[in-house]
Amino acid sequence: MAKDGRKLVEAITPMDADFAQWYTDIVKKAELADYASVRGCMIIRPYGYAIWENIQRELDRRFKETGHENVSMPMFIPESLLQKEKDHVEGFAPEVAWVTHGGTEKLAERLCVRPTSETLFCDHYKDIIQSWRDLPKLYNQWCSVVRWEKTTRPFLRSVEFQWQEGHTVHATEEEAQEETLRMLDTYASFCEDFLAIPVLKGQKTEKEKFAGAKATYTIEAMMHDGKALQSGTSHNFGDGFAKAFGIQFTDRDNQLKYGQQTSWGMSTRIIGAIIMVHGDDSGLKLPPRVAPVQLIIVPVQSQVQGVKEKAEELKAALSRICRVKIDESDKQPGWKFAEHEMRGVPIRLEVGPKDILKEQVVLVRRDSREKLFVPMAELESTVMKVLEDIQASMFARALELRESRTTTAVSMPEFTAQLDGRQGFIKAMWCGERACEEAIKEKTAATARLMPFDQTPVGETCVCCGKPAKRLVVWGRAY
RNA sequence: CGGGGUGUAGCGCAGGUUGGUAGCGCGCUUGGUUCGGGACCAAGAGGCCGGAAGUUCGAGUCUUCUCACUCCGACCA
Repeated sequence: MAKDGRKLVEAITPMDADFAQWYTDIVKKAELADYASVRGCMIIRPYGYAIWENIQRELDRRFKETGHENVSMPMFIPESLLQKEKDHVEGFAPEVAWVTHGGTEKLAERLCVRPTSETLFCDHYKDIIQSWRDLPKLYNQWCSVVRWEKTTRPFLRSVEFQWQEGHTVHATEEEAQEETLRMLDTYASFCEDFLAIPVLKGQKTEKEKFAGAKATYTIEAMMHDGKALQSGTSHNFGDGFAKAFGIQFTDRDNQLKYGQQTSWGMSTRIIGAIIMVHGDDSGLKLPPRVAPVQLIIVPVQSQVQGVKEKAEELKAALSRICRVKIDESDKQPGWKFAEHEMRGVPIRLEVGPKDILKEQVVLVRRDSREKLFVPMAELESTVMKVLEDIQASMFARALELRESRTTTAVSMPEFTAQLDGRQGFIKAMWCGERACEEAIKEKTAATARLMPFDQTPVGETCVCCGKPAKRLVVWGRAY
């Protein structure tokens, strides 16, 4: 046994001491990711990638349920193609990486490494869409993209990141809008049901919307330190890109019309959200549905006759209902307890000679650390119930945190005071003028996270200028 | 991109002001004893001190330049 608990305490910086360091510690100690030899790029390690695979599997299933198909586009975009849509190129040009040579030969036209693939999809769509019968086109791709970010952090912002990008074309504005909101809902319910992360849904302001979009919708989550993280976006492009790229079709009325487009994406950044919403000073805390290992069996006194065999037997039985592993390493039990807690495994099962005699096992919940003594006969049903309960209570806890850190402000002094105290979301009315949005950012470092769909007003005048308010906005400092 | 901090063994650090050929803890390997909240004993392995140039008989240490990480801002998933 250890002489003291010092090492445990040293392993992870406490959240309250330094949240940023706490985050980095978890990423490294839980072996989610590591730094690569290229600045700002990361290596997603097996445990982190297993989380991503679970996210992919579930999202992909939901995309296909709503009629989407997967494709694969090139990773290079010719400069001329990138430049076809004015706002889009202005938005992304500062952060694209360029390929100028093929082997030793200089290319006639340089190629950018995709920062996003709108232009590639559009270029393809213009060729394959002729008639209303060709619509809608509901494509998605899983890939990585490159944006030459200046400051980077694992998962939250890296030069290259994994994501999925959906790109669709529709015959009418109504259909495109419907699709945009459908996918926003898909993201929202995915976050809430699967990741136990409560999100706010709404629209971005003009200033914050995607380069080239008519409207951008977002889901925003609150991290444990009260800061916001944009967790998924869905854009309605209208016919802006279609006009720039010539995506036209003949409609039922024999009129030539432009396609109405959408795009939507979610990235590995969401793993950062899982860490920062659920984690604690002992490490990662994974919601059962996304956890690569849902239950870890720790045999105690495994040198004693029958313990290993019992552990194997339990694993076989539990494998039918959840993702289970046995820790058979020759570490001390106490070491294993701490290790799997740090890695966020939802349930630990301890089984030793005493348990075998009593025909029971010990279950310990990662979320509440509650210890349950469960008769072998009831194990499977109990595990299923506990997994569901952990999932639900993690969501409830995250929601409670967000609610407790969401306030309203009707004046700037009030706004500033609240943000300087306990950081969180602030609901405040806004006149709709960009000048006010910028003034608030200047004074408080808070940005307009979104204009929530729930527009229940908290006042009548703009929190900044005092003129009549047009919209309710949720403000916050963001990652 | 502006301002600060840090680069020495896998990880965390000492050594640096006073230049002399590298040390501690954890981890790792092997053997043994252990095992219900990060065990113990013994014997080992592992580093041209982020990189380059310079000063010097001699550089982890001094000078210059670079690169990376990190925090705080500005910009973005």
